[in-house]
Amino acid sequence: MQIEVKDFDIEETLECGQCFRFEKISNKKYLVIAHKKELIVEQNEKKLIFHDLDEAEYFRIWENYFDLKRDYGEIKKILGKKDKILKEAIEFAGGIRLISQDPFETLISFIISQNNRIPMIKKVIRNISEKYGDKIENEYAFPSVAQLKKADVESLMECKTGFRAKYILDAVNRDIDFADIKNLPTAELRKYLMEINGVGPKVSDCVMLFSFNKYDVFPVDVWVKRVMQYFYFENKETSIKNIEEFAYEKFGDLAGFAQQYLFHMARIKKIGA
DNA sequence: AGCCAGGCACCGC
DNA sequence: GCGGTGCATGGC
Repeated sequence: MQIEVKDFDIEETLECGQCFRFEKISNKKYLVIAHKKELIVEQNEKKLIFHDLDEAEYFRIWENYFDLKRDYGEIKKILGKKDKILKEAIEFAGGIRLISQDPFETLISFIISQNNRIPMIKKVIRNISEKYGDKIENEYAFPSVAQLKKADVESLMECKTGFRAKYILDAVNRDIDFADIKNLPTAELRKYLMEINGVGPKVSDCVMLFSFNKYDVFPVDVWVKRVMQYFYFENKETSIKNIEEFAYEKFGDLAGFAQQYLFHMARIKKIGA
């Protein structure tokens, strides 16, 4: 099936670092694995084409996954008025949408992301899926909590998790009720997630933003730190805490969207690097 | 060869 | 509460 989209770009949305389970097939054509399904999706201008997909499954999974119901025109309008810098970031990659992913997969993925590079993160997640997850059609789904309970440090290290193996096991063994904690306010959810060994401010913010629809967070990683210092702090060394507070104050409920636009621009333009 | 990566725990102060 | 250091692994 195919639909018409606006304020959406498949490449920007997938390649902006929020998700890891996709492969580029050709220009604007991707294989995506999520919610125990695999999908080939391609974009041609305003047309978004889903291969071998019926409507029911589109509405059950992918409409929500790609956040296609939200009016990003309105969000961009509000953020664009904040200042010139954000306006530039939005014009630079106005087709980014915040993907709504599975919380457990997102938690483990961003534990793996720490002190790591995106191609390596993708490889480790693929290794874990192939070892513990179910085969879908051609690809492997990310394992459930129950499936990952079969793992130990040694077998995870074989997936190249490195020092993060013990963190993954701690996350798995807490038997988190994701449906339940979803209702917690942002601050409480953050505190709860940070009790997990290997989960700090950055990882918990990413999990909240990319899988719990908490848009009032502002994950600060090396890139966001650089781009914020560069534009808002006269290129001077600034603590993550100060950057967070500045962002909450300035961007409010839309901080998460602002973060994605800024992160993407920083990385592509290599600002501060 | 050594440095560093979508950070974090752990340690000193 | 702050700032410094080690960490598995692989690409450059």
